[in-house]
Amino acid sequence: MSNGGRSISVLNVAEKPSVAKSVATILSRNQGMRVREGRSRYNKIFEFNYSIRGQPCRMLVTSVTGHVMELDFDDRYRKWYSCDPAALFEAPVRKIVPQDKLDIKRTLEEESRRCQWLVLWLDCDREGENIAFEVIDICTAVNQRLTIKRARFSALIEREIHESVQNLVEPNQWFAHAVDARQEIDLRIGASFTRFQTMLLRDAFVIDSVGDDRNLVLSYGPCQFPTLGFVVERYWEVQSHEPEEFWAINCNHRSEEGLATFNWMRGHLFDYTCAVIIYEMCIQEPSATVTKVRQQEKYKYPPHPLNTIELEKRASRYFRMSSEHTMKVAEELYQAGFISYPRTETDSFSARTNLQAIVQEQLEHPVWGSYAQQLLDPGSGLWRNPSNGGHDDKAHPPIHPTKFSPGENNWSQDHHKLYELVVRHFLACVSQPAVGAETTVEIDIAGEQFAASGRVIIAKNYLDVYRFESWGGSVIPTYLPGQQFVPTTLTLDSGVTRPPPLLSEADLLSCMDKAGIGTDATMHDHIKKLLDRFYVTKDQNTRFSPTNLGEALVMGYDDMGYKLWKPNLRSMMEFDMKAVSEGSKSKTEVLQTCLQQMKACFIDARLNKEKLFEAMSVFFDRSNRSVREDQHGTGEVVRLCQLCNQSNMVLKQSRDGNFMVSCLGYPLCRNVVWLPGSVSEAAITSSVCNSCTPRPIHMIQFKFRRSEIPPNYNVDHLGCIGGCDDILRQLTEICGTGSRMPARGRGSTQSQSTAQTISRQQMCTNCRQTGHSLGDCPSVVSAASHSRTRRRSTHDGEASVPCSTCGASCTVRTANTANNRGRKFYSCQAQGCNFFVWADSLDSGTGGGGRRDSNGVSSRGRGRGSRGSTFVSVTGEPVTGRCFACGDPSHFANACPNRNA
DNA sequence: GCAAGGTC
Repeated sequence: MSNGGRSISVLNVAEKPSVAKSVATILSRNQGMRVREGRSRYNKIFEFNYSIRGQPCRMLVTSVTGHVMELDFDDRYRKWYSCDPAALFEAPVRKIVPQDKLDIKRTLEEESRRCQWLVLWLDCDREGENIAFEVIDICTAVNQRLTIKRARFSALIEREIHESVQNLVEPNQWFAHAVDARQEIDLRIGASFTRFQTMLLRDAFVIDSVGDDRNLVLSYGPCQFPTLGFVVERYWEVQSHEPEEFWAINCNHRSEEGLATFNWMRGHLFDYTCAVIIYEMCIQEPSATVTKVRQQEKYKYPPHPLNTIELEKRASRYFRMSSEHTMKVAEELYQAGFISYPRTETDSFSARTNLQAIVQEQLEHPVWGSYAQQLLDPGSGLWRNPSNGGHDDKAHPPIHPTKFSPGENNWSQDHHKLYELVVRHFLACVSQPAVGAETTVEIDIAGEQFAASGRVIIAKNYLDVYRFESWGGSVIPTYLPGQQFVPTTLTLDSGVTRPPPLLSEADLLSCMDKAGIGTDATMHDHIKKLLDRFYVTKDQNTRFSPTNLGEALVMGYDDMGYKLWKPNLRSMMEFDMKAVSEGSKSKTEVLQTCLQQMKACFIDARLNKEKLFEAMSVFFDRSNRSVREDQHGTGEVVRLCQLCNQSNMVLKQSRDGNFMVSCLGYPLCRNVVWLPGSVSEAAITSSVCNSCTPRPIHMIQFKFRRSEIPPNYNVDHLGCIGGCDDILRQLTEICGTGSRMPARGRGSTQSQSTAQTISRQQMCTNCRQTGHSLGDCPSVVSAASHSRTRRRSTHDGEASVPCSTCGASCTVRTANTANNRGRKFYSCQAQGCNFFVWADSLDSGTGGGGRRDSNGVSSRGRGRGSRGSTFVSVTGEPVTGRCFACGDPSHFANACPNRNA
């Protein structure tokens, strides 16, 4: 290695300026180091002398800022209308240095010209290895005689760095290839699908919810779409939840020492009769016997050391800060030297970290300084070595404070909050867990088991400093085994199951983390992208709902049968990338198979684009141009329009193949009857219906697609649209229609014509068909089991009754649970409001102010036998059951006026 | 105008 003692020049390149500085400081031992500017203002050059395995070296240490190059298509394919999007799966691509990286490139060129060696100090992960090859490409282009070496290090600490420079290795081509493949796949899939769906849908619909929709980009990406999928999936779960009533026996015992609440160990039962029988047994023999008293010491452990995802989740939970904003503030705190590098997967400290020194720095803080003092006092016993979260990216330590600050003048509230979180989290990590004494008492009443528990906190420990967490505890009276007592109350209470909550930002990050969508440094970007693209909205509680646009896109691909919105695609790609990085698959092989599959998928999606149209039509109006183009032929007359009484209604087929009978008075009259989606042919006959009026209403000869209707229906059918035809109605219900319903509530509807408003009033407000009203709607009466139908009917739901909790509107739906199958109920559509009421309880009420009172006990009591006077509590008071939510005995929880309070 | 990944 020696060249006769002559010094050689070595260009060292790190991934970011901070690493260049650390490496230079460590290697130079901070002696004789010179700093000079490079072409780029962020990336300085450090110079000093060093010796590698006896070879004297003039070391130049500089940096890049992440990737220097990006992948893009050749110019010919860059313009959106330059080619068929499918061609983007094969179009030539190349790596280019973007404008804002040109000065970094120039520094590398200039410095490498006069060096003999190039040592790569990029982060030791796949992306880092790929950046290393970008640097190699740039440097060897101007100096082909460079000797190229890779430094492998797992932490920026002295021993590691010195060891690594004395044991330089070869760069890992496999790692870099894995990233090359990832980049190319992301680009080709992203660009092709984005162009395809944007060009297809943007002009075809009035996407009024986004303001000016002319420049709208409907992007598709292998990370953003699965993220959207998580939001939509949960939203659907909430929408399709059908509340189910359940029953529980609760027992209270008040003594001189206080109150104990005993919970039924069966939890709750959905079978009312069964619950009543057990309850009656308890009431008849109400004496309770203590069967078990257990006392245990319990611990609540401090969190693991902080990594990026956890920082984002906690800042969202504790401060409602968006993950994107959190990372911006964290970056600023890092740049100013107050916290360590904020983009890290690592959640365990290396054994070599001097944790005490980090605590030491915080001693003078006015609020938590005294806690830090206690931590360092061996006598306090508060210290505990931090737990190991099991993740290590081998590049950065967990996020921790690096400099003391009582708060800086130029800090915003959020800087204060985030710094405080990082410090308190660190102090908590090196603290003992909280200790509690838990008492559990089990009793037996007539063979039924009940349990109560209480907790006393013995030592708060880390909870003293980690104010964001708490550990509730309540004291219960003392009980002895074998002791007997008579409960103060023993009640049969009702409750209803609730839907899961919408996804919070913390939930969403967890979903992404679990499925491997994005990296710690990019997850917040994907979430922000969904907001920027108008695919999702976030409410004040950081909970996400899809917009009509976001839901329509997912629905469209879902209806095609594609799981493009599921995380599987990314997981498969990730699996392949791993194979490439391990050398078990070649980059070419992975690119070839993956792109081939994705292209087939793309072609197929394009063939099935009607599914996207249909889904979009659920939420958005077709733009005028498209609608007119879409309906060809003037059609034959079926009847006189019963809405405007002026024009005829004619049979038409839309471009996407669906049949309808619509008024020729359009756009003044928008009366339309959509026919089942399973109709393949429809022709007007000269026969006239005998029962429907005003005559004549011509019968239509239908042909249905066999595969789309149940076996007990005929493919051929002579039908009538006047309202008498049950078969037509049933098939409409089963198959759905090709109808295009206007956007619901969220967007502006002010531009609708008067004619449309009038015609809407005469349609069924549930399914938008004419010929029947809401009460007779076939899709309400049946329990729709087909998920898409059900989803649609949810969206279709028109304001039917005002919600008595929040004043918004309720839609009518049908329960599909064991006890209430087929029973209609109204549920509130407002976000966050879970109000619902059974429709039959409204029917039986006297209307007006009497409605709410009749929701509960009385109407159900009539239905199932009188329940009101059967039970008597042990204290002699009559028990009729009570509301699970507020305790009021006048109603049950499903009718509770305060249930959302 | 399109992706996701680095980082400032």
